[in-house]
Amino acid sequence: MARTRGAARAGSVSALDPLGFALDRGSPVPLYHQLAQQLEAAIADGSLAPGDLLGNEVDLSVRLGLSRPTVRQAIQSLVDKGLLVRRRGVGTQVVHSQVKRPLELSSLYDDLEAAGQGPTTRVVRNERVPAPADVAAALGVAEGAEVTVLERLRSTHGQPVAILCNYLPADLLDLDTARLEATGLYRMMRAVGITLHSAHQTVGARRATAGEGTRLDEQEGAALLTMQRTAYDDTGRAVEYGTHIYRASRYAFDFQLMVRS
Amino acid sequence: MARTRGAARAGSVSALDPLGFALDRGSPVPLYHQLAQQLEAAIADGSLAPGDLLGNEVDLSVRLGLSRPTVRQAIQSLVDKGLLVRRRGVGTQVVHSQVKRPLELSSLYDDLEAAGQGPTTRVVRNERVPAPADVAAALGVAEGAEVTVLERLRSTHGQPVAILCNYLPADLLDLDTARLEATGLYRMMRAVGITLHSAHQTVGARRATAGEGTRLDEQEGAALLTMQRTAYDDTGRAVEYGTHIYRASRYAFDFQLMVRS
DNA sequence: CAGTGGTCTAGACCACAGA
DNA sequence: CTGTGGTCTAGACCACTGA
Repeated sequence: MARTRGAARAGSVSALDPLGFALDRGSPVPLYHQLAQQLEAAIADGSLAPGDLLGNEVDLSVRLGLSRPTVRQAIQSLVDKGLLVRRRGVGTQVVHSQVKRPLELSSLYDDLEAAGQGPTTRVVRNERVPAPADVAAALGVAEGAEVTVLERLRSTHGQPVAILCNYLPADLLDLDTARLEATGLYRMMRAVGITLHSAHQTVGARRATAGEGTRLDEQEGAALLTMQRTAYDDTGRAVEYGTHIYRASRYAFDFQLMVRS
Repeated sequence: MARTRGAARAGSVSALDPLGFALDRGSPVPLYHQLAQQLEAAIADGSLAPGDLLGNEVDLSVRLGLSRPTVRQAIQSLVDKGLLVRRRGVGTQVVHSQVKRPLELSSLYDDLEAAGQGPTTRVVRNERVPAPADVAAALGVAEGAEVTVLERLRSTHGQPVAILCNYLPADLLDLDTARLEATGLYRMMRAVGITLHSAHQTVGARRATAGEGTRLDEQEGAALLTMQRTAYDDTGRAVEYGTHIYRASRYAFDFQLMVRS
């Protein structure tokens, strides 16, 4: 349990003395956020190494010319991101082994956003239909209410990777096929003020039917990854429900879980 | 966009006037947490219905005898949980459609914790070995360092469901096989002060080999769900790395994603 | 014991939403 | 315009850690 780092910084209690923090009070960006961003950058570029102590909050606030609650708010946001750890009686230090990418909803954003960015997405179907029972239940609308059904084929390097089938409440937004292929569903939703907030996913596996094999360029019986998702905006409204099928030989879900304390 | 609820409460701006909030200043539980718990309970039992406004924060703090920052801290924790939505200029309201279960790390906890609770887990292997290269890399220890290797067979209703293979740094804790089957890995980690914080997972699919088929009571070539995970404690230390194989016919991952703003 | 983060207060001004 | 949440301040005391 010997600590091999930390003692070498003679005369300096904190690891970030030499760092220049520039806070712009005229900026519309909140001070706590400016500080958080600069701390995060210092961690990213190695100025603050894993295990380094930040120095106590009171000193920090005095040196930065901020109040302690503001400094705490900045630190807290990084703690929430998993970059820092607080220990009462000890101090705040940089987490020992950073998790590279905090891409929580990555697969979700990928699925919704990606379009023409390397992976290409072809819209196979885009129409409005009365909601079947399962879709209506998932979206929380009346059975038979008008929903948009979207079917897309996702490819990378000219190879098909996935078949994506999505349903959205029809009154949510208009989905022009050309814009959809160019912009991506996620950005079109952002553009009309819909903020994705959470999603419920079920991931399973099964073997390909003959038809799926043909469309995905796989043998019948090949292993497929399946995913069903219902996505909600920040008011808790269901805004998307879909079933996705991926070629297991070319795709895997990769994600980060965080414990909600 | 007609609002069919809310106007009926004559003479009351807020939905929680009739609610009795009991704050105990002598309790070791922080005031903001007491308030958050009681608000959450009110939402859970329907006293606060989806869409209800909470009433403005200043009034609330006066009526509760708390400062506004304290009330805000309580509200913020529920916003983070996805139970409330804040809208500047409008107010704070209960989210429209609650997500039933916020079981973020469910599969992780299930995998680590479950033991004798319906699903049974038999420890097939439990020994200490020098870390192979891939395991050493995942756990952030030196290649050849001593690690505990754990292989378990998970069953429900007498049917095998999954083969779980895990590696842990050997100095982390002692894993008595009997206690492991009775208590579960997760609880044994809690008991020695390890707090799980985050995990990185990769989920894929493939077809079963002949040997896997035999052990899982499936045909050779059956669809399998595969999962690799590295779990970290709150200091960022890797505490577990494992490869799990599930029968796709009897198991699917079911989880909730939250956007980290 | 001294030092740290954890909690809390009582104000202040600003930015944005909606009538 | 009024009302809301968003941000910020300058203090205070407590609980825990580790020497």
